[in-house]
Amino acid sequence: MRADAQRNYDRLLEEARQAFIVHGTDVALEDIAKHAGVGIGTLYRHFPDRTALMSAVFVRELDSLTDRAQLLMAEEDPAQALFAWLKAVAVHSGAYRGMSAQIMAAGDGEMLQCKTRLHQAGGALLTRAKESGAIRPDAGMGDLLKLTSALVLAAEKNPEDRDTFDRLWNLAINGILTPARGA
Amino acid sequence: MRADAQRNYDRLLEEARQAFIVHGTDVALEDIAKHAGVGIGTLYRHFPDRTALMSAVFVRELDSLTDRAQLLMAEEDPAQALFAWLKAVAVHSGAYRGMSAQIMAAGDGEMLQCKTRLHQAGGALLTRAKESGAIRPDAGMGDLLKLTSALVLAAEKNPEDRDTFDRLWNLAINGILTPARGA
DNA sequence: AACTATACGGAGACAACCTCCGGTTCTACA
DNA sequence: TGTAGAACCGGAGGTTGTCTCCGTATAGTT
Repeated sequence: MRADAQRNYDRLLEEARQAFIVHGTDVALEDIAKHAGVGIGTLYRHFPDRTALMSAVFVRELDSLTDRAQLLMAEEDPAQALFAWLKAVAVHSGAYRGMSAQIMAAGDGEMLQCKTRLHQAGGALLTRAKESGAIRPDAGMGDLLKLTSALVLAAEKNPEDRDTFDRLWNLAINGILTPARGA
Repeated sequence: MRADAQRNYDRLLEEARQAFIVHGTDVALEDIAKHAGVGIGTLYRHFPDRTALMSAVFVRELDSLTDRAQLLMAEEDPAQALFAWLKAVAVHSGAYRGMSAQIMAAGDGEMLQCKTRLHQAGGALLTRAKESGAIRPDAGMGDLLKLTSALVLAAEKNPEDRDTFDRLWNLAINGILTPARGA
């Protein structure tokens, strides 16, 4: 890769990251190119379409979530560790409006890589939590991530209500039925 | 309203309904106009923007959900009645890809009317279910609808997996934690 | 310094949304 | 029934955003 190409690539990635945070992932790609000081053609050469750019941005962020998962393996309560990690995922997705929708869909293409890395990162936490008996054995990582992403999305659509995610998450974690069923 | 205007209005509404079901609510409005046999200008005069058209379509569908809610008031188990109704809402939203996103957002504009009608329709069911003690008292109708819509949305994004909604719904209803916390 | 593979960048094709207004059609009233 | 004009029709075209194509510029090599 030529030096100028590398420079532009990095610059685009960083500008995209910021633009996604500020304006959401629907931001005009031309604006990103402009801010990065390159032409729109250059952007499209490096990132063939919007999702390619998104996934390139997000994949970088996943390191911190992987790290977080490993740290949380030391947490005493396995269920709480799992929940804490899923919430961290939510916070991350929430930072980029539109990311959770992509994660949720991610049927093919590069975005799938993000999803897969998340699965791997959280897998150990889920296994441990199940073994502890605190988590329903029929809960899969895929569904937990879908559920989390779905709630993030719901929260995104209600920006005026800051607590939306927490309330919905609380409902899902504890169930809507009163827990009293025997307690 | 002039007779021809009324005809076009009705025709547009019906074509929109079908197009939404077949192609999702992202379908090109020009196509709807074309199928209805009118110009794009006519469509936009009757429905100033896409959400106006969507809400006009959806509002009609709500009657059946209102009816359903009243029928379910006769159901023995209040919690099951509530869940059955929410699931009916989900089925309805699921029929129109993109509807649930609108319902969820519905901060202003005509779409709010749909949301409000849903609240009213389900309110009695929720109250009854809470009084029976089977439903967490801190669960509000707004959050339940948001949760339901969010799961519908998640399911929409995974069209290859038909059971997505049911699995997620099951997790949310029963909670992710094992119900055994004392049972 | 010359050469070539690589990268740049913007003009422009395309698609969708929405507006505007000249032309047409319906309806009310004489 | 004929007419006036209010209401409505419809598509041309402005606007915005996505993505492609290819002539031009440049980094890296010999």
